Amino acid sequence: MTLAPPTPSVVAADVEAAVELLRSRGLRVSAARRLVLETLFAGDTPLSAEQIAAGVAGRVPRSDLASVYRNLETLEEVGLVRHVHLGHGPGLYALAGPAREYLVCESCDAVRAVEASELDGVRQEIRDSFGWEARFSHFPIVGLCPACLAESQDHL
Amino acid sequence: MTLAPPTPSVVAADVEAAVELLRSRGLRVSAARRLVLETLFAGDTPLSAEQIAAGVAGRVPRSDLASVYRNLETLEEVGLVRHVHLGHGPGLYALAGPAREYLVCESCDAVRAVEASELDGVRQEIRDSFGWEARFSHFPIVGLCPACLAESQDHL
DNA sequence: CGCCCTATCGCGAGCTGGTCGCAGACACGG
DNA sequence: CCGTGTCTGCGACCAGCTCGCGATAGGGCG
Repeated sequence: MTLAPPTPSVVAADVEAAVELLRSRGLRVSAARRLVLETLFAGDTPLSAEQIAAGVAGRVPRSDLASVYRNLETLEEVGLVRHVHLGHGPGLYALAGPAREYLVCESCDAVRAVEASELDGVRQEIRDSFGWEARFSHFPIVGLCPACLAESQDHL
Repeated sequence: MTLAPPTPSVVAADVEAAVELLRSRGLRVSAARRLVLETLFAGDTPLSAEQIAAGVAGRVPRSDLASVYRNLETLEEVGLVRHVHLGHGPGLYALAGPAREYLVCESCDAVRAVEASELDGVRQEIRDSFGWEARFSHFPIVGLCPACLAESQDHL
C-alpha cells in the first residue's frame, strides 16, 4: 500500500493542460502563474522557489519571490505540484508525477530519487515494527550513499 | 551494524563529569557553557537553542543565543551533545546517550523516539535494496502515526 | 468590445532560525 | 596575581519564507 499525499496528485501533459485545469477550478491564469508552470515543465529536476523566480536560465520576465511562493502553494493545493525538503537548504518544487521518494547523503549531498514502490519493503518493515506509515516524498531518507559509506569504513 | 555518528558519542553521568571532560580537552568551563550543560541535564526531552538560552523554566541568568549556538556546536564536536531536526521548526539538542532515532508524524507532530537497534531491520532493508546506510538520528522518519493513519483511512 | 469585480501581483516590511565580527570579559596556567 | 588567548554578549547580518497593502489585470457578463 502506498500512502496517498494530502491532496491527490494531478498529472498534466503540458503547460496548456495544466492551465486548463486551473481554469476548470476557477483559478485565474496570470502571467506569473504561467511562468511558474513553464519553468517547472522546462526543468527536469526539482527547483527552488528562488530558481523559479529567476526563471530557468535567467529568463527575462522574472517574477516576484513572494508571488512564486503563493503560486507554488496554490498549485500544490490543486495537486499539480509537490515539494520536498532535501536536508538543509530551501525546499524544492517539482510537477506531480509518478510518485517519487528520496534518499539523500549526509556526507556528499547526493540525492537518489526512486519510485515510491521501490520503498514498499522498507515501508512494510516500518509498519510491522511500529505501526507507522512512512512517507519519504516530503522528507527523505537521510544517511550515507554507497560511496561515502565505503569511504567512512576505510577510515576506521 | 549501527552506523557511527560523525564524532563518537560521549556519555557523562552528570554536569561535573561533563565539565571534567571539557577541561581534559583543553576547553574552558565558562558560566554560559555550564548553563547549557545544566539545562540539558535538567530537561528530559530535546530542547531548542532558544529554550536553552531562556534557561529551563525561565531560570534567571539567561544566556546569549549566539553563545548558546556556539556552545552547542562545541559540545557536539566533543560528542556530549547531539541534535535532531524534527520536520520544520528549530533544531533540538539533547545530551548524547543510548543512540536514539526518531519517527515523527506529519499530521499531528507526534514524536516517537526508539533505540537505534529497533530500526536495524529497516536499515537492513534499505541497505539490501539500495546500498545506502540510513541514519534517522539527525533527520527522522516522517510519516503518519498509527492514530492519524487510522483517521486518514476512515476518511476514505 | 468594453466594464467591472476581484483574484492576483509586486513591493516592502517582517518573522524565524541561525551565523558572524568584534571589543571586552574572564578562565586558568604559571 | 598577571598575562594570554578562549569565550561572551551585542549588534548586524543572512537565508528562507510569509504578510499586508495598494496597484494591476484576468475574464465573466452585458
